[in-house]
Amino acid sequence: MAHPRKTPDPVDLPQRARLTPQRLAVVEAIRRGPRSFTVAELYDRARRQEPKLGLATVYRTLELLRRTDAIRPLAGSPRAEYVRCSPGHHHHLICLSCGTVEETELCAAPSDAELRRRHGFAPESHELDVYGTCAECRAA
Amino acid sequence: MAHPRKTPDPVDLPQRARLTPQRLAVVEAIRRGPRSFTVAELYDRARRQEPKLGLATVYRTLELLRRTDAIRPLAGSPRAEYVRCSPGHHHHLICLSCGTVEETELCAAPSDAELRRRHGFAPESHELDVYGTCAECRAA
DNA sequence: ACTGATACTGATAATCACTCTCAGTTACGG
DNA sequence: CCGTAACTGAGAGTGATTATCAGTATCAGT
Repeated sequence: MAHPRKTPDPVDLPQRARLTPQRLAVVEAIRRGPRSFTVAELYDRARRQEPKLGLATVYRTLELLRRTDAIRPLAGSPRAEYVRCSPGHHHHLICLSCGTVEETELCAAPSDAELRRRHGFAPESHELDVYGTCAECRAA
Repeated sequence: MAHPRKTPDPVDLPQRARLTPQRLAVVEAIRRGPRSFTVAELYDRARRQEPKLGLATVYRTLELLRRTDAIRPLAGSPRAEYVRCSPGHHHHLICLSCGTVEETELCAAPSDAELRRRHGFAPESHELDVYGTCAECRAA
């Protein structure tokens, strides 16, 4: 889980949203926790700060954060998992051995032109998840 | 990586598995149906051939097929969706307008060497889903 | 053909992740 | 302060998936 980051990832709420203690608790729990997490785990951690917190509020807050790309549901994994994301285009390296998720800015999706020519398809976005073994697990 | 395809997609069961009428019905329903489908849709169609078919059996068969990469859960879409896959490495083009899923052999994931150098990560596999607008919807 | 082991089955209950509802509460611009 | 729209927790509701279990089908060895 140890991946040096220079600046802590911003985890922001949308502009219109009110800053409530409940939302703060969720955001803090995300910020302080591991990069990837399940809703249940997050709920548990956020409740340590805000014991009355309701599960529905956690889902509501996650939805807000998803809209700002602060987090992203983790595709291809057991359900109910999210990853905390830094801003900007990036993809995920998922370790099959320990489950940690790393980000990479490396990206090599098929080019728009190629997709258009070969498939008549106009791409808007893409998701790339790479599975394998992380540095730590390879060392061990 | 890219395998051009002449023959219709094989939809095979694992070698050890018994070929029961129920499984046949599920496999046939997949083969004859659209490329992407929900479990509920599949269940309905398979029951036309095998009316006594149980839902649990459908799930069990889907799990078998998933293990052989004959189908794949569709990441990032509403739950309970699968895509029928051709053999060989490929990725999916998902139309945001009509929801159809197309396959492409175009693939440009970050190179193993690059991932290893930059992240110490040893990749084994990857998943790439491209979202956009398909040829038909662009025409309309 | 018999037989025991094992794989498979449908029905149903149980579990899970998530969503909805609603009455009460709160943040915050004015 | 105050009005109000946004937010809240609790819990019921929903839909997908998994687990359980007793009965059934198939297979390998005789």
